Amino acid sequence: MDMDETMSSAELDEMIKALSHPVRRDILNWLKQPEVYFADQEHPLSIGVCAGKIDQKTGLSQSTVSAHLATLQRAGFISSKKVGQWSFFSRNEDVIQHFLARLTDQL
Amino acid sequence: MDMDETMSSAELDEMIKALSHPVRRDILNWLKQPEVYFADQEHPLSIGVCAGKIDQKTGLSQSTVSAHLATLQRAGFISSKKVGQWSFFSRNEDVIQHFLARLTDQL
DNA sequence: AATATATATCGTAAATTTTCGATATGCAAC
DNA sequence: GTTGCATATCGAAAATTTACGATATATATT
Repeated sequence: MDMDETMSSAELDEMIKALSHPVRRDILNWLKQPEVYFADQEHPLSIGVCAGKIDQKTGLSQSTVSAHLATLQRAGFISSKKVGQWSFFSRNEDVIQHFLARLTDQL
Repeated sequence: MDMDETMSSAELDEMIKALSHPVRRDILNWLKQPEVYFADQEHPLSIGVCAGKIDQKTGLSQSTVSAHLATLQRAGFISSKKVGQWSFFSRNEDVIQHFLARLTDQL
């Protein structure tokens, strides 16, 4: 009954590639403590962090950051919730933990 | 007195990039159990695994594999010992463990 | 010395990734 | 419905990575 929650090697590959860009690791880190890095957000941080705020922090263009966020999301590290015209991003802690466990024993 | 054995963020970046290619992860894995994957090696496996044996296993060209091995070595994951005309590669288990620990709390 | 073998390095072509500006889409306010 | 704002997607240029064959280097054998 699919109790086994192991990721395929293709998924692992996608995840490692997602981590292989410093800006994407930065984003993941910022999302770890939104109250530290995004204290100025009007909307409650509990929903997640607004894409625009992340754009600002990176200094990269809106479209580039949008692509980075999509990469992180495809890898499963983050999710987005759409509220009105905004997208709010937050970490999937379980996926991250699972990834680390998998990497630890596959490496 | 430099008790702190923490890697810089540039080093971490180099290490993650080194892992971001499936062939390099394969190599690291093969080197984990040389007796399983390189049972046919004439020289004692305790010295490490001969570059040529790794070439064969990947199916890639000699020069390409040499470059992959250099990448893994620059990242610190493996070391090489030169004996005669051969280069023998082996894992740096301590570095790998240290990397995993660092990644686990930085991610 | 000449030859053979193992590996590293060089130059380069192909593939992939990163980035941007422009545009499209979707929602909100007027 | 038009205007404004937030985000996603598109198309293309630039940068980086991967791969190869050719060559260099170094050791071993004859």
